[in-house]
Order: sequence, then C-alpha cells, then structure tokens
Amino acid sequence: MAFPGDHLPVSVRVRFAPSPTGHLHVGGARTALFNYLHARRQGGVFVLRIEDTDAARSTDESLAAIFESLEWLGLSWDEGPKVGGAHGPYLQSKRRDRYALHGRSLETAGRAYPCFCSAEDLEERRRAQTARGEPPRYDGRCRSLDPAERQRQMEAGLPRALRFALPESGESVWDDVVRGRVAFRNELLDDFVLLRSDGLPTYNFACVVDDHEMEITDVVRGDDHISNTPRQLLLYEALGWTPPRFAHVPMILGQDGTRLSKRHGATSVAAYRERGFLPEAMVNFLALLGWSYDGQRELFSLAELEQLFRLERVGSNPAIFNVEKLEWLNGQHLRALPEAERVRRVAEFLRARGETGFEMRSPEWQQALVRAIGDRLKTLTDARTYGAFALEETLEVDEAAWAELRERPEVGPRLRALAARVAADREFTLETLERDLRGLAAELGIKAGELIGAARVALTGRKVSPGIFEVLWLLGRDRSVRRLEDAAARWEASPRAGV
RNA sequence: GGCGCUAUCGUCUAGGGGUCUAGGACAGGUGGUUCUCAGCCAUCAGACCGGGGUUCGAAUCCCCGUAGCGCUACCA
Repeated sequence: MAFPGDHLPVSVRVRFAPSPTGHLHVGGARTALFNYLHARRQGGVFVLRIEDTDAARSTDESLAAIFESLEWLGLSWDEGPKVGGAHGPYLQSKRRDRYALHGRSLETAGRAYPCFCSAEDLEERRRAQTARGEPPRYDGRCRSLDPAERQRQMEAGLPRALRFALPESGESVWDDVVRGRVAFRNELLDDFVLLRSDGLPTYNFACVVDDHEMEITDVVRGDDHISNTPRQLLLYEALGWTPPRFAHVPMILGQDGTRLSKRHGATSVAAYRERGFLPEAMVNFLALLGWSYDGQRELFSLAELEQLFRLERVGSNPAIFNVEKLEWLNGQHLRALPEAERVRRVAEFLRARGETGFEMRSPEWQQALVRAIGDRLKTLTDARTYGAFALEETLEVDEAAWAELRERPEVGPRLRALAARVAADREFTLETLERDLRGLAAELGIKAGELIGAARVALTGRKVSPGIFEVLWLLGRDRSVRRLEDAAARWEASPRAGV
C-alpha cells in the first residue's frame, strides 16, 4: 500500500562493485553474474560501480581488465563507467564530496566524531588488547574526549579521521534473501572509521552512501560481507535511510576448501579465456556454482538464465571450483555451436595467441580440420593440440609412439606401399583414400587397424589423432607421401631389438 | 580468542516431516561401438558430520558438539 511521499514501487536496481586492484576473478564474476541475472529477470537495472577508494592498490590496468572480462562474459551494465547514467559518477574516487557531506551530517547529529589517534597508536593498543586476551577493538578514546580538548586538537591541525559512534546495545537484524534471519549484537562492534584522515571513505561508509544515492534495492554480494552488514545497517539507521534487501551468496573455494586464491592456479576469468574456454561455458558453470534450476537440467545459455534465474534458488553453502565440470560444459557448448561459428572461434583463439597457421588456410580446409577434430575439442586449446600435425610444417614425433612403431615388423615396406598408393590417388578424397588404405591392408593380409596405427605415427607423430583419412586429406598428397616415406626410412635405419 | 556463516556421493547439487531402499550431473570403474583418442550407448560403485531431542514418523524442525570457511584494519 502506497502513501503520499512513499517512493513509487521502484524496479529492482542492483550493482556489482569491484575494486580495481587486480583482474576479475571467478568469484567476482559469479557475483556479477548473479546481480546481472537478477536484474534481467526482474526487469531491473544493473549498475557497475568501481570501489577505488584504496588509492594505493587501485590501477587503471585492473579497471580495464575488469571491463574486458565482464564484456567477454556478456554481462553488460546499464549504468556505470563507459555508459554513464543518472546516478554517477560511478567511481568512488570521484565522489569524495558525497561522503564528506554525509560525514558532516553524521557528525553534526552526534553520530560520528573526529578521532586523532595515530595508526601506530592504534596498532599498539590493539596489540596490548590481544596480549590481555581481549578482543581487539577501538577503545573509544576520542569518543569521550571533552569538547575543549577536541577543539584544541582540531586547532592544532592534527590529522583526524571520522569515526562512527555506535549504539552500545541493541541488535542489528535483517532477513537475508539466501540465509533468512541474521542477527548481530551491536555491543560486539566497535566505532569504525568512516572517513580516513586523507578524506577518503572506508568501504562500509562509501558502500552505504552509494547504495543509497544510486537507489540500489537489492545488494547481492559474497558472504564475506555478512559481518559488514550490521555496520551498514547501523549507518542506514543513523542517516535515516531505508536499507536495501541483502542477499549474501556463498563464496567459491579452491579444491582444498579454502578461499580461492592464486595458489589454486588460475583464478581470473581472463586466464580461463586464454586457456580456450568459451564465455558461454564460463557463464553456465558459474551460474551452477550456488544456483540450481531443478537439480536436473544443467545446460543453460545466458539468455535462458536471464529467464530462469531466481535469487531464492541460490543455496547457502560454499562451492568448490572444479575445473573438470567446466571442461565438460565447455565441450557441451562447443558442440552446440554451429560449425561455422566453431571455426570462427578457433580462428579467433589461435590468432589471439599469435598463431597464423590456421587462418592462412582456405575456409574449406579450416572447416575440415575443425570437423576432423570433432568432439575431441573440449577447449579451444585442443584445436592446436590435435591440429598440430597439419598446422606445423615440421613434425614433432612423440618418442613413446615412435618406440612402439620401431619394434613392429614390416612397418617400413608397408608405409612405402601406402605412400605409393596415396601418391597415385588422382582424386584424393576421403572415399578414395579409405579405399587406398583398406585395399592395401587387404592385399597385405593385415587388419586395416594395424596399417592405420603405423600411418598415424608416421603422419602425425602421435598415438592419438583425428581419423586417419581426414589426416591424409588435411595434409595433402605431397606432405602425406613425404611423411610416410620419411617414417619408412627412419624405421629402416633403426636397429630393432628382436631382429 | 570473539562474532558469524555453512555442513547430502571425491566435486556441483535436488530434497523444505512420510512418495528417500535419497534423484541428477561431473569425475571414476566395467562392457559395447570405432582406425587411436574423444564422443556416444549400456552398466557399476559412491553421500544425508556426530550426539541428543520434537514427532506415530526426520536428510528435512530444535539444541549441543565437531569441522570448514569468513569477519575481527584509517583493505574491499
């Protein structure tokens, strides 16, 4: 029921607020995804806000990297850097006046006070508290400063921070969308800093001011922020603002169950991109980390997720990032791609890695290679692995594969015979090549598989490859003949244990 | 240490008191198909952290314990 003066039922407004202190990691990407999906599903607005109040750690490179990763994933923002919006600026470093303004009003209202304690002092007092077995928290020294003394310190021009004067009793409670009721006793909190002595806001203050001014209705963030929520709730109360709804999504852990970090290997979405993962798979995988549709269906496109995602279906237990599932999903999405698109992605991927062997070939050849690799393609990197025999001029021979071949009898002559057939094949199609080889095997009285095995090592240098007729076709007549003969010569020159 | 969050197969999860002899997926085993591998098909193995309650009945509700993680900064 609406009353005069009430806000009209506002549509959902969510935000993703990374700090530009490094690449976008998968945990952040997942938070961004959930925010994005929630906004899309509810017909709301997705805001991107940059929390760069830590001047020492924030960099432009990080900022650019975050934009790039979000764009790659397809998570477009409706308001924020690059696109603008009515609630800007969207960089906290450009909003100092806002924080100062609200800081002053809190101070005037007696809800905040200047603190002249130095960092060293604070550190020492904390140490003493810990030594005494007490919880380390601000002792309130400057809160109880008498007005004359406070005035004197101000006039002396001592660096001052602004601290929030917390209520000593009561509870901060909220109904979390993913966890239900969460409560903290206020007395356990301490008078935290709102504005640093350099005038920049700390996280909790900036966050509350911005969420309010940007009219954020739903705060969806990692559950490492749960214990910040009571502090923020208290700020909303002190400022006379209505707090948003909170949804604390579980964190993503490394294989060992601890918070995902560099020691768990690749953690940035950029790294997965470089490894040949598709944004489609990444999005699908991230969505499944914490959210489920019905426990059965697992394959989703971003567009489908925008329709099906519900914050209420997000679970509350932390998830371990397991790459095997990502790889499987990547294979699924790769196969779902129309062939032409798959070829395009392979070309793009190889080009980004500075490999030109693929894109120099004809479209028909490119398509044939990708088709020959077929379902072996789980990541785009596999295109290079399985296509190396045709992409690279010099053949790298796997030692184990060769060792096996070397010990087998009759290989040399057989490879030479096959070379002759291939050389004589005027049509050179998959059909004629198959006829050549199977015909020869029959004449030699051996199984086709045996001849194929030897040819595979000779032509690709490996024990594993795409189908042998495709291999021959991709290599072309000249290269095929040459490799077969080279292998035969090498076999003939090799001493054999049993001979 | 204090506070908080979490707890179902190795992993991601379904499950909201009886239909659960707990379902699906990845990974793993076995068999089949094929020129290898991948894929595909079939099949097997694999879990409700422990202890108390509540209830006719608990994976599901409550309490305690345990474990993991997070926060405990003039980081975010």
